[in-house]
Amino acid sequence: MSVQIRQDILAALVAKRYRQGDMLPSVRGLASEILVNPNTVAKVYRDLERDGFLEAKRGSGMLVSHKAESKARSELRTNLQELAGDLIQKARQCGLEGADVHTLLEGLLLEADPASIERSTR
Amino acid sequence: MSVQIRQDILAALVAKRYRQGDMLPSVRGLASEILVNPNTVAKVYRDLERDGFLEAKRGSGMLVSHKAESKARSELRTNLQELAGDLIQKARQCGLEGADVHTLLEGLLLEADPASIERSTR
DNA sequence: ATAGCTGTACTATCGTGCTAGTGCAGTGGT
DNA sequence: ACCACTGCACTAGCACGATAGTACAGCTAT
Repeated sequence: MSVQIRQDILAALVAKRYRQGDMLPSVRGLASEILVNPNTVAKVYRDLERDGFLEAKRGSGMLVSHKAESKARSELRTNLQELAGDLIQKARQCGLEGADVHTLLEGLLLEADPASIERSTR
Repeated sequence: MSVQIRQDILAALVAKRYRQGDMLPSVRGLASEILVNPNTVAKVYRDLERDGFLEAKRGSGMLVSHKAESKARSELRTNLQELAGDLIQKARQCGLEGADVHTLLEGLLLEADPASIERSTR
């Protein structure tokens, strides 16, 4: 859950739904909104501050730092690479190798995301 | 851990390292080999029997059923599709859409698996 | 000042998955 | 018959993450 919340916040940063200088939702507000314990949100915020995404303004809220967006983009991209690595490993376990992996994955991606081929062939 | 063990066994089935009629390693044998508690392996075996991959031969071992390989291939492929779905979702969270997702993923896949491009361009 | 918000800190509880240990029933080679 | 193996079942403990509840320190608008 903590991981999920962190990823959602990073995604919001990348999508510029929160920008430098903005305040994030309060610990209690976000917690009640997503039906999660305040402690869980508080831990995420604390970690995000430790990692330089946020600046804690005691009494007013969590401030989005100036490096937040680029750092978020970087972290999400790293996550993507790890996921891609797992995907390839699993595909290998399926008995595929090299180009076979690549072609199968291409098929799976289109299958899981039909819209992408619509747009890419438009 | 249980998930990992299950996946490894399914992969071995797909790779024909175990075939119909073969006996799997004993619960205690596999457990000591991969440094895991026998109960964990036993649970995996029990689940695999419930799902029709194996047939428990009390006293002698776990027998690979005749549907095992095709079922394993099917399950691993389903896992792949789910992983691909997650990947696409995360890529979207990165701010990408449609064809952008597709081209980025292609790059990531080659990046994470350089060998695949070697083989595919050979 | 004060009331109401903010993040932070702490302990306790619960659920889950893995570990640890023991025992039992069934099979097969000797 | 016997013994070593097999899977299976059960209880207890530990680690980890999330929950629950409370309390404290700092800011801000009224």
